[in-house]
Amino acid sequence: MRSLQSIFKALSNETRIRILKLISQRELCVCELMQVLDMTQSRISRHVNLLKQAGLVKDRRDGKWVYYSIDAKSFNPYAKDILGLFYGWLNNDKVVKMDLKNLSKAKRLSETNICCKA
Amino acid sequence: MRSLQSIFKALSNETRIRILKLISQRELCVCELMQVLDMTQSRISRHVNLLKQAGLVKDRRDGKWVYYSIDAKSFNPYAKDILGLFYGWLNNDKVVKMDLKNLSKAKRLSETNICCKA
DNA sequence: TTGACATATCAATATATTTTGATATATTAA
DNA sequence: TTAATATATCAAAATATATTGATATGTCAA
Repeated sequence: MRSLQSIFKALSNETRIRILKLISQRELCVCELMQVLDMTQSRISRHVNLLKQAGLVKDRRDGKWVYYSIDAKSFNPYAKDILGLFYGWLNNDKVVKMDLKNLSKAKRLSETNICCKA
Repeated sequence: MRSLQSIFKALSNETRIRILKLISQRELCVCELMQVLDMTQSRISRHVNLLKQAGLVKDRRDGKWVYYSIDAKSFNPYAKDILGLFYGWLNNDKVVKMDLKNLSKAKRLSETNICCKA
């Protein structure tokens, strides 16, 4: 019950839905999400952490950066079920489309390691 | 986005998950849910209404009673996806099992129309 | 019509979640 | 070691959601 509820809680927030949609494109660091979503670092970090606790995403540290990606082998059995559907959802959503567009711009910055300025 | 979020919001609450699991057994009135869940009428009514607004359940009035059931032809396209998985979820959950057990007792009362005492 | 019953809604309070800004931790490079 | 960068965490304030008890609505039967 708790693990199912944690998935629903995690996805009951628009910011986290947007983050999960972005991460389902490719591995992303917090600073990339900051650029795309135009939100503060602490805000993104908190939301990404809730997705992680629900078992929807996992993280990997690479030097200064922490990369987040979809956790296909989640400890949470419900995560797999939901993620299976999630890929097919919101692909025509206005906000999501704009986010994906902005993600392609953010990409360049992270590649040159000029990621965050704050 | 909003319709997807409303599904997740609706199911981010344990009481509503329990209610949906009960309703997925058969059509139920608020007073039956009151007995099974041992919660006040206004509390049940509110939660059931949130499930309805999300498109997960529909209602039908029959005299004094309003019966709630799964909305298989929901206006909300995401409802179908989630409901499809939902039937397979929580079937071994301790709380859910107890609820289903209590539902079988509550059944008799509603059949004789001695439903609520409050 | 009145009274009883099932449900819905409302206003107030209680509780939970989100956001912000500040500070802490971890890593790297000078 | 120090400075810079990326991320995490914390406490306070803002916002949202849940619960309760009272009242309103709708239906039926006397």
